[in-house]
Amino acid sequence: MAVDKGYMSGSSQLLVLSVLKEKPCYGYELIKTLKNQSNNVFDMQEGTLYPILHKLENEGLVCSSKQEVAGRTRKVYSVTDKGLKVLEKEKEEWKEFSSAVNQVLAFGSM
Amino acid sequence: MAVDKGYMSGSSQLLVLSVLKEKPCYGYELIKTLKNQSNNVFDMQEGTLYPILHKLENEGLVCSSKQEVAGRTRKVYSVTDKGLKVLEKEKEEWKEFSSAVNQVLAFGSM
DNA sequence: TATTATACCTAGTAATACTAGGTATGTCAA
DNA sequence: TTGACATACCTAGTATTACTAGGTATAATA
Repeated sequence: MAVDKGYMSGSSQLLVLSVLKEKPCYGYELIKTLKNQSNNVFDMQEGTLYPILHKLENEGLVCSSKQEVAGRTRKVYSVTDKGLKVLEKEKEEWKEFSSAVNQVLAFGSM
Repeated sequence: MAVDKGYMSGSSQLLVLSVLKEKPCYGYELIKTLKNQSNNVFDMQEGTLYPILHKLENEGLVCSSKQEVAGRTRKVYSVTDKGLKVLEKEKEEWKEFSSAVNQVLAFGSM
């Protein structure tokens, strides 16, 4: 990551769900999309992403379908209805969390 | 925490430094201050805070002095010059990180 | 033909915060 | 007075998370 990796904790799943909501895609593609949408701030590693996708599918938050394209197998992931609900909840939590951090930082600048 | 604990990763040190910059305080007090300044969002556990303070002191980012008040021993922590520099750097990283998350979330809402 | 890009995967490691305890004193109500 | 709660410190072990560093395989390109 361009930013300290510690900040990623907890938000990776949120980011993955958000990208997949905008457009279903396969893992390799998702990494590039995430990088583009974040102005190169997020450079998620494959070793980070694939386990997340498997976990999300296990929990029924995303589903996948295999595609054969030019001799390559791709697993295209989409967000399920359940996943959309979780995404909305996590977005709320993110807002609450980031607002709280900003508030504490504001105190520290007085 | 009021928010999913995962989000805390990486930002706890930033929050602790920010609180101490505003006002030097001892551990037990810091937890209450952090809770107040965040509108009860951050309810940091002692088992989380004390190791962080020890690590920060080890790295020279804070320093402590013992105080005896009403039969109790308090260790009052202050941010060092080195700590202030690290705090500023971490604030920048936080801004970059949170902006990037918000940008990705905005894409997911289009 | 060798390198790079594509596309998937996992085992082991490091970092972080939490749980769940422990010690000890002061205060306040039953 | 005694038992509960708040104050104030601490640590060992655990869980979660993301990363490192590999592995497999095909297609394109230099």
